Amino acid sequence: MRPKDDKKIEAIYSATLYLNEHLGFTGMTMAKIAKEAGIATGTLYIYFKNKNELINSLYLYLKRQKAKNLMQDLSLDQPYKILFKDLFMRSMKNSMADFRESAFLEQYFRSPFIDEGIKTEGMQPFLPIFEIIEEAKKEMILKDVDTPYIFACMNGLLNEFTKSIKEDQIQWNEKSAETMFQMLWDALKN
Amino acid sequence: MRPKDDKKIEAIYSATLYLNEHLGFTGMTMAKIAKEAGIATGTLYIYFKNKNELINSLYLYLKRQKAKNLMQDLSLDQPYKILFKDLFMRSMKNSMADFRESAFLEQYFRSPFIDEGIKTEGMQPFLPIFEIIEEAKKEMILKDVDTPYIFACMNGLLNEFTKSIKEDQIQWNEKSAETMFQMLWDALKN
DNA sequence: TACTTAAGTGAATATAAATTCATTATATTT
DNA sequence: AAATATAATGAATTTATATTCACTTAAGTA
Repeated sequence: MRPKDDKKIEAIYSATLYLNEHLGFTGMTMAKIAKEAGIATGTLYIYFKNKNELINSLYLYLKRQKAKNLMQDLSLDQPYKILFKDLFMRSMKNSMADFRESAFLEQYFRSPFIDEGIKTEGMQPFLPIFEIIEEAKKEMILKDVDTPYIFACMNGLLNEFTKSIKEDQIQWNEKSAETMFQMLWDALKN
Repeated sequence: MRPKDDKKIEAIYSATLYLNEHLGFTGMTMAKIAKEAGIATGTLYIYFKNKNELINSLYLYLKRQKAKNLMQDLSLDQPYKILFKDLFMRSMKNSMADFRESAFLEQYFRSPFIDEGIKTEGMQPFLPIFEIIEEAKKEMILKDVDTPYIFACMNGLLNEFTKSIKEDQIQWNEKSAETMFQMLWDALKN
């Protein structure tokens, strides 16, 4: 029997991201996704039960990829400031490498399209970050505030800086990265 | 001749925000908006040429309202830290008063649905904020970084804190507001 | 090489939503 | 009070998109 072609899933994901960025949700039709991915409309339904499942699946895939990029080979035995700078740079670089991904995640993160279970599942890979924050608080490096404040602060700045760079209001280079991280660190540090 | 009913526009806006929050973009159909607003489908087209114009119009309306809430009766002759706290509190309170509005703005701000001209127009009312930032930088109160960094920082934290509160990860009270502002101020201050 | 099984196709179908329009209702004017 | 002009209606129409399915193609197997 003929096997499924793993490259097709990647092509479908990529096409979906592309269309989401350029045409927004309503422009992202199954027919266009198929065309962009270079396959027939019906083939989409071999790989994904329906549009909703495609979106949920892509969401989870991106979340996991993001977490992997963030934590792979992360060395925990360095001063916290350096560690957080590392996390900041990884996160920004990941967004820079493909704006489409963060645009997609941003748009769907709180939308009704993503099932609650998938949202929860997408959170799991990031739990280690929570632990790092907890420890840094214990050691009085970070402000003594509940972790959600820290987390919101990191996400808020990461998101907004990414968007500003995308819209050419801020540059992306060594120096600007330093500036951005300094602002973030001042917000977080004790 | 029979006049148009101004209250209908408000009802339409309100219905649109309601549906956007609960059903997302695709659930927000013209028929449902009409029903929720208590009018006939066709009546929508008397007030707005089409769905796109309705969304653009609501976007601009919310932007202007937000700017008004932010700056009305704002006293500029107080220490910058107090001034920024004032702006922070106004902005947060505005979001708290109606989550639907910030959800809508957040979702459509960078979407292809909002015409570029409308985006530009929606920016205008906020220009005074830029001036305040410029002055505070001159007086060495804020960090000596380009204004877009400051702006991004303010927006990023405001957005993310709002969302976290909505999802019950952060409380909204006097004390938490103080914590959030302290983080923002540390990020901005020189 | 023929056979089997699932992948792949894309036109046809079903479904859903935007928009129109013939008709009715109502506020204003003469 | 009749005339007029526009608001309001909602079923009918148009348009758009998701999904299906009868058929074709290709990979693996006997």
